[in-house]
Amino acid sequence: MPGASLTLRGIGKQFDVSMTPAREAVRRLVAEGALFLSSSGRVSTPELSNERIEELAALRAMLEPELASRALPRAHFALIERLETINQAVSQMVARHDAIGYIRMNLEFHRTLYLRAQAPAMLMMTETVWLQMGPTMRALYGRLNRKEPPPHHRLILSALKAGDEPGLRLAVRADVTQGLRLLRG
Amino acid sequence: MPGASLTLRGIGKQFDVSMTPAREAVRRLVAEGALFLSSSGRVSTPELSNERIEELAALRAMLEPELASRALPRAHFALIERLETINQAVSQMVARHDAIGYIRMNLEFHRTLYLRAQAPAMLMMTETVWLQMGPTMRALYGRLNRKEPPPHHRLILSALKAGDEPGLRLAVRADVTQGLRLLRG
DNA sequence: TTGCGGTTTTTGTGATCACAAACGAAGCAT
DNA sequence: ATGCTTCGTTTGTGATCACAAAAACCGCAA
Repeated sequence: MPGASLTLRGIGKQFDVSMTPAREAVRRLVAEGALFLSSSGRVSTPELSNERIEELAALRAMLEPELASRALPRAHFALIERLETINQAVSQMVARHDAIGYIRMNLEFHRTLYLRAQAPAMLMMTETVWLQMGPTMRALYGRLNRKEPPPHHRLILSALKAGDEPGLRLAVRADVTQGLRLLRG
Repeated sequence: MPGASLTLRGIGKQFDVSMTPAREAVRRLVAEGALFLSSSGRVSTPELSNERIEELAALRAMLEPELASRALPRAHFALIERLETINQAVSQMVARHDAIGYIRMNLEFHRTLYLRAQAPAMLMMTETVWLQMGPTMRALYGRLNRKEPPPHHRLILSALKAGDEPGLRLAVRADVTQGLRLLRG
């Protein structure tokens, strides 16, 4: 949960290692912005302000349409088929109210598409943004129980099939910003 | 230099600490993409391929105009004056062929502007991109000896003074992509 | 009940060590 | 000369420890 605090010894015990590897993992996640490091060295999951959430949404809205656009020329039928399979899994997660599974599958959908962009640095930055929103997304998607799968995924898929680059950019941007609109407290 | 290898014990000795803090610092820089971690755990500065350089340039071209645009409404005279001072320092570095000082001052110019954007996550991603290009920039700017200060800084300053948002975006994008065009080997 | 000292426990930090894997150099064979 | 093997050295990893700072706890007083 956002704001939950972590201890090196606790993590170490949880994974049956000493403090040293736990420390490394934690500090890496801090460097990526996925965990918050207090001035006294204590570590906790971040509680994002509304401004921060909107900033991260703006980053996604810049990065992800570009990744999708770069993936478009390389998106052959096998990829689109795989995306449709993942999208069905997303719908299943919505149906069974599995918030964590929903987030996982939703990001899997996006990552599978973006991998085709052959832009590793861009993809890594995008995943860093996702990581920063992780605890917040989990808390809020768990709270509200949706009935419908994300509507823009179908738009993304049809734009991919049609080779419609502006439409794809729009669909991705809409998917990203619509999902994040729910997080505004 | 790009490709130079680093050892934990070496860094520790250099800064009069043990391996432990050296390891943490190195792993953080690896997480940020500033250092390269081989599969065997060895660490070195990265050697960027041309594709990677263009990708990082594309990231700068997306992020930095947005940051400048967000800073524009808050850019008062004191800030512009400070930017002009920094820009003079940039020119001095060019004049005395100080590649490191030039890179430092050039980024200082950009960071000073972007700080006004009140967008810490965006600024951090941008600085991460800078960090990834660090060794490569240093190697290449040291090699070629320029005579002229960066021409687009003046354009940025006049767009700031005029409150010209599209012009500012264009000037920033041009400054970023022009600087990076020199790095294409 | 609430606020405040003082004590105890928890927690991160940095150092050191043993160990295994990877590297590099030297020697040998072709 | 070149490629391969071998052996000594370097290097990262994870564990453990001492220490200091911070947090949590407890009891007491207003």
